[in-house]
Amino acid sequence: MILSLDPHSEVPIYQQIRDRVVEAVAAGELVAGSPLPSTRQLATDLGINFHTVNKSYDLLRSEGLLVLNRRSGALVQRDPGTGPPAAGFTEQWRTRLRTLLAEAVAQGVDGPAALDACAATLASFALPAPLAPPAQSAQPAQSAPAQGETR
Amino acid sequence: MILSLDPHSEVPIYQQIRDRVVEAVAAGELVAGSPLPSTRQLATDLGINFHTVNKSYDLLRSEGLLVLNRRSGALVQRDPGTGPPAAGFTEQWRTRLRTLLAEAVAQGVDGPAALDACAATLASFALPAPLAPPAQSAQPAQSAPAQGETR
Amino acid sequence: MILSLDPHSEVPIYQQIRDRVVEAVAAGELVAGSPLPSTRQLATDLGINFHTVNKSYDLLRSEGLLVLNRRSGALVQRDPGTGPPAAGFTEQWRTRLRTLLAEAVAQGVDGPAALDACAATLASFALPAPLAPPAQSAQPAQSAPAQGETR
Amino acid sequence: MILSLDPHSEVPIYQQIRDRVVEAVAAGELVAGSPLPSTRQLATDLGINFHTVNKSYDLLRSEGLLVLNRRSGALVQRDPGTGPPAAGFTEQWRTRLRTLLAEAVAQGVDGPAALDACAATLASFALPAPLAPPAQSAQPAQSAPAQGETR
DNA sequence: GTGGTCTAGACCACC
DNA sequence: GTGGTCTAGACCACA
Repeated sequence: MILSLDPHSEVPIYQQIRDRVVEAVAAGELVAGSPLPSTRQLATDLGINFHTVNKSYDLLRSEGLLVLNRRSGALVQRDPGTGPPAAGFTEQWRTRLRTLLAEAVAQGVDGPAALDACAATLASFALPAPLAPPAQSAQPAQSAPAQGETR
Repeated sequence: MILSLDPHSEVPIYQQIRDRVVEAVAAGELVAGSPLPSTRQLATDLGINFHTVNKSYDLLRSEGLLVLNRRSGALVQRDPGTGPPAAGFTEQWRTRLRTLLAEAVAQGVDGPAALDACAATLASFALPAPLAPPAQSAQPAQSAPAQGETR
Repeated sequence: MILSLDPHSEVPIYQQIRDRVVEAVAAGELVAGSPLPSTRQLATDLGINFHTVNKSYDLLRSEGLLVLNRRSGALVQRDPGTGPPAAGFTEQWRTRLRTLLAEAVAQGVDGPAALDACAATLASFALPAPLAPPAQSAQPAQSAPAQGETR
Repeated sequence: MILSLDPHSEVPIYQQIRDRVVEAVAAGELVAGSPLPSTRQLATDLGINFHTVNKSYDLLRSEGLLVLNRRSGALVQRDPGTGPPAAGFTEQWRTRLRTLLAEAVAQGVDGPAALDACAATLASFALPAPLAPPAQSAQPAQSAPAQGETR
């Protein structure tokens, strides 16, 4: 679990951590049962306050992606494509998607180009194969990770 | 220009206003030259302080979507699909897109469904649809220069 | 970071602050990573309202010169001569330059004298000069992509 | 005297008029004694309020570029390169020049390129020849006038 | 402690 | 009438 933060980003650190975990789950790099580092461990690794990591994990738990307990630490709970999205999630997600796409269109990205970007990103999630089969992944990870979140 | 806000939302009011305007521009409901209500007018209509509207308009101006002056009030400056996405815009937009799509995938939306959502949203922008006849135009895609802003 | 304002000037206070910062960046007194005083700190130092400083910093951020966040405060983002002048910047800058030079010529400054003034000012930016030794560097000339054009 | 305004510019109309006149004087298109249209005439030509033109002329008069009287209307008073700049002009002009150049440098324009721009602009003022001698002017008038002023 | 948001009221510049 | 500037005070989110 490599996790790089941008300390100068406008995106809160706890949000950046959360975003990276979500992306790792979507990409299949983290699957149900995968352990995450302890809050204190990750905090020292990243050179940040452990309360911040705590907040990230708590957020992920509230989104149903993590289970936390004293014994086993933090474990990923969901796999990509598993189960139905929680009630109400889809609507608010679509709203945010609409805003994000509108932004691109308004700035001059044309429709097909925007759709291509969506397809490419989704494709990068589709065939992850963490470390089980040989994995014939065509174009796995986008480069340039930074300051995510749609706000 | 109907514009509804959620006063309880996490997202700041000025941001919500900005988002609605961006969507309206993307959807072609607002085109270059379209006037927006005056800051004070919109503020009273929405029951908020005029400084908040001011901030929205200022943000939109910095994104190159609005021109403001004391004579003609606030006017939309860009058309959807017009001009090049300003340098640097595309990268940070893709990062945000990746995070947003990851969120859906992680929550159990499968790839094709997510892509459908993107396509549907983009299609809803493709139609000009101010209130003229249906018009089957596939995609606008002007050429034209511009003068964006990376923010 | 000494910063003197003229409260009786026509130019808004927030604009004066912004101008001083821009000049300091151009002169190399502020480089990427340099911290600026906190908004409230600078406000009390200058005897003005913190919202006014806020607006200055916000403007500088929108110009890509500053990054702001709750952790590290305000940090300079660009170095002089670094990166490309954003699309559209050069044209509107040239227009303003033309007006300013015309003003001098119309007031009786002759061409060579005006050009000398430009050269002298630019030379004063060329020296890094934070407060290290004199350093006889003639001109820095970073990478800087094209954009020449005499029109 | 063609004089095009941008009604959507952020620059006040009276300022735009003033800027165009200053540039015409610098370029030698207007010389001492040249008449300007009457305020009412110019106002109707431009489709604006005559008070606005009045303000422009008044500003130009206060800058010593125009003389106004009831009989002869508005007459240009100065030639480019004529006489010394009024006391105090040079200092405040240099301040504005410094700010303008700093802006370019901070945005990534390198020193030589900026100086070239200055030289080119000044050269365009140098050889005007309004309509007296045959005029061998190589490149008299810039095109694209718009939204001037250094603020 | 930092920056960010929202409210509020005053005054100014422009047209 | 419009937008713009400045002041002021309150509260929140982040670290």
